[in-house]
Amino acid sequence: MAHKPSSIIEDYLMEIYDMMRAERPVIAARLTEKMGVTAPTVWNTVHRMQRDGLVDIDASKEITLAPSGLEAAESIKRRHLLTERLLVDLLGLDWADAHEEAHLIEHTITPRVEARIMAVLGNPTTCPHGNPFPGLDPATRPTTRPLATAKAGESYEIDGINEPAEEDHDLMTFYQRNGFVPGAKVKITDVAAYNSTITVDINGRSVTLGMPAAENLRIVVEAPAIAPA
Amino acid sequence: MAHKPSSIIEDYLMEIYDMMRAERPVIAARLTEKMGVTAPTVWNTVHRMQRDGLVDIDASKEITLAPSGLEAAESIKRRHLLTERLLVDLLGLDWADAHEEAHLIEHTITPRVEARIMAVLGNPTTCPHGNPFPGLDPATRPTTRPLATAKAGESYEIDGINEPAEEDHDLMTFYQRNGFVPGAKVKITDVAAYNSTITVDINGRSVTLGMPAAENLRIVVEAPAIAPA
DNA sequence: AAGCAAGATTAGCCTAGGCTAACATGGTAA
DNA sequence: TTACCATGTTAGCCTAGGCTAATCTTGCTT
Repeated sequence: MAHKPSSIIEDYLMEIYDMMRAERPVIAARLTEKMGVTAPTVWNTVHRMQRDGLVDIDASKEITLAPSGLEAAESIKRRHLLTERLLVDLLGLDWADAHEEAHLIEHTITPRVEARIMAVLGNPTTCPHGNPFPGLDPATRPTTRPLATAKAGESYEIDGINEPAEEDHDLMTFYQRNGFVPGAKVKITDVAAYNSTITVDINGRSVTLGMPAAENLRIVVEAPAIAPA
Repeated sequence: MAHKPSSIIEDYLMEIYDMMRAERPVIAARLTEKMGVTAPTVWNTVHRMQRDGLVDIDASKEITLAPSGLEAAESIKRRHLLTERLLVDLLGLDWADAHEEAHLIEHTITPRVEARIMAVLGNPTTCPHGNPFPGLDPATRPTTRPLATAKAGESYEIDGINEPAEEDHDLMTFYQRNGFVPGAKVKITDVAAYNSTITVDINGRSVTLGMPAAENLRIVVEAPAIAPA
């Protein structure tokens, strides 16, 4: 456990955690793209993390979270999601700005403050963009798939925005302005594969989404087997 | 103006700001005590601040805030006080813990989030411990003096806790448990100079304070000339 | 088999922010 | 006067987290 990782290390941990959860292979090159620093810097940092027992690096250079790294990753992920909720639900910050601002604040949330936010918000289970807290029983989560794979004529409920898309501020603003938020209902009116667009009715208006926007919107396919705690 | 100072530099700026406002001479040795680092480290850091135009150092080694340093100091001070209010008023965090937690979070509050907190809290003018935001018209503040100088038999209202005392967690807990919070009413029942104690009635109970506790509690001597904005 | 692209790695340098050890300076008290 | 104390200062070292430039490795694809 040692002492708390630095903000930088927490950023790496959360990114590795997200990539692992999305079942994308975690290699230094992928982190280089995400972290906005150069390859030697990532290499250095990841090896410090290995030295400190946070990650393992196998023979094929794949990076995985060690037990203490997983624990730290879940902690920072939880604080991130909770900070987003604080910003949106309590402070009324713009839904599209929350991710960015939470990314700054999350590192400074102690267990004491985390407990207070949890209590005041009534133990939320997802962030404002629909992404679940770590450690939740998957049975309490709906089955989802990307809006991009939806069939024309069907109606769906929005589950949430994929994690990587939260970083794209313009895309988030597009979602927000058109009402693509968790819980919203959409009806697919046209799937134009040849054009890589999909058109839906939402809030009584017709909106056409391109591929990236449709790939990163999750729709509910099946309600959760068990009611969320 | 350049770019945002680091958390460390913001800490120095706020400390220098507080010392200047308390009209205590700001020299490196005083900062060394407050910052919890060694003298050469302070020396180094203060000279970096001078290089960056944040402070001036005169021939007698006295440190003063340069214009851009003052601006940055007022900004971080404001964010500190506002974060304390957020923690106490919105999240219900312990009054005695707020200073410590705010000290971590304050550096990550952007103007965007600062504006939201301000709006949600209805433009507060003091922190939960009674200390006013920078830049307020002094005429809107009551005249105060330390409880230690109060006369037996008189009744007063608590204005607040002196800034340096906010760092003393045990003392803050003592204040909190006994109800010495801004707005509370006290009646001085005994001033025992020979014993360095002062005894007051508060909330129907009798409490005896030692010198440090009585020095750091401000009482209202005269109401503000103008109603606070 | 040759070549290219992706990825990993090494060497060398930088700044901020820490440290210890040693020394310099100036004023006050014995 | 001397000695001490507070304060400032220099030198030298360290880690985290950055960088550039150059090189090595490996797995495809032609």
